[in-house]
Amino acid sequence: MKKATEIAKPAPTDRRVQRTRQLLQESLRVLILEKGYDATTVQDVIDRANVGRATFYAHFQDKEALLLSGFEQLWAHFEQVFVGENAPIGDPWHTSLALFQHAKSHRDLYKAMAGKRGATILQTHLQRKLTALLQPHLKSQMGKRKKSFPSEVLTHYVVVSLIDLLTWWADNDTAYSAEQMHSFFRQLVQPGVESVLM
Amino acid sequence: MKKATEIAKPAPTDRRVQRTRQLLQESLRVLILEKGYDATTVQDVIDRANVGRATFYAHFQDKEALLLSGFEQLWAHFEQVFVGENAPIGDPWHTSLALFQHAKSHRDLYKAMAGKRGATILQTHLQRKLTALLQPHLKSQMGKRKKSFPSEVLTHYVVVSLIDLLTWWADNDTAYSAEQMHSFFRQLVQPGVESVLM
DNA sequence: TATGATTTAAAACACAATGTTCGGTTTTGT
DNA sequence: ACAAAACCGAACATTGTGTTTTAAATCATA
Repeated sequence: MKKATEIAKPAPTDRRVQRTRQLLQESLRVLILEKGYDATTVQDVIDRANVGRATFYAHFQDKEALLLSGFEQLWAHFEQVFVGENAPIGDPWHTSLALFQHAKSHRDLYKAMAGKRGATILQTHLQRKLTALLQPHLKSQMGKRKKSFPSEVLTHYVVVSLIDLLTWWADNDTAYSAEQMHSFFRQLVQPGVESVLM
Repeated sequence: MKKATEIAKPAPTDRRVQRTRQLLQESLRVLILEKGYDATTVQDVIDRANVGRATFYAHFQDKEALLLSGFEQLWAHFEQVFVGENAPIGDPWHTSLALFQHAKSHRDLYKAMAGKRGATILQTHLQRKLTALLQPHLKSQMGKRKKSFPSEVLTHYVVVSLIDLLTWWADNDTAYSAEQMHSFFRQLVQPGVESVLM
């Protein structure tokens, strides 16, 4: 029987395991950029990673689980950086800048994760994450004002606008800087949001 | 040998064929609403439609072709209605209203086609259609003003904002009327767009 | 209503991808 | 050096796709 009394580091966990997981994640990422998520088969992934079929399924339930593990990792890193520079949590305009900057320094990851060659599931996930982040802030702003506007619509609009610009940026290899993209977002979205919040 | 000299109506085309195609389209639509496009198999479709497997593939290349045929039909109908009321082509705000109204009177079709249970391909298609519709207008508006702003970004933003609101409306069974949704779109998007066009 | 052409259903088939199982090998920690 | 853990690769069952074949149903027309 295993005692699960350890809290911080539950097990020494072989480096091998971590290495294999990373190999698979990286393999999938590259293949997504090459041929898209849907067209990528489990066989493709394990071939490129030089990993046995049984091993793959020992690590991940399926292709989707592999994808999600990579996304969660990336998002965790973003949140860590984000709260590190103690920005006002929930403020759309700070979040926008931080997100574009983070995307800039992890271009290929974002391209595979948020881009059109990636999976739809991920965009849904990203949407959930961002909604959870911005929802409370927008809702409270909403409550203060007299003008009535459905906050669900507002939140949805802000979130998807941001995601759309982000994925557009990831997909098209434009020369725009993170700061420029952030500025575009602000110019386009902020006026409407503020008019609703008045 | 068949002579293809006839122009208007190339053939009397049995009613049977049309009926079968419609049966399959309707079958797919219902199944999409029930279990989503991805989870729906060709077998499901032909079972519900009481159509033979070979017959299916005699009519459509694959599941996706069936889906697209339904979409093209719906879109053609929209354009027909739209130009019928000779609205200013390309104007985002007129398009928005027409689209929401059309969606209102074909709720289930839009739910299956534009909703999240539908296929990603369709949203991409819709995006292309709308871009083709709005692009020229926005571009020309852009050219007149002195402020510089990438018109590709502007068009992309307007189009996806509209689509996002539309699919949100189709997915969530809200009580908002077509006119209300149109008004939301205008309130949120127009201020930003006009600020950019100044 | 008889006849020939078209459309269809149903079953059989080859193929591709998924996820599981199992025997044997390599790697790792001690 | 040795045992445990992790791994590889092959075989397998299963599910879905798209094609082919055969025979029955339907239709147009005389």
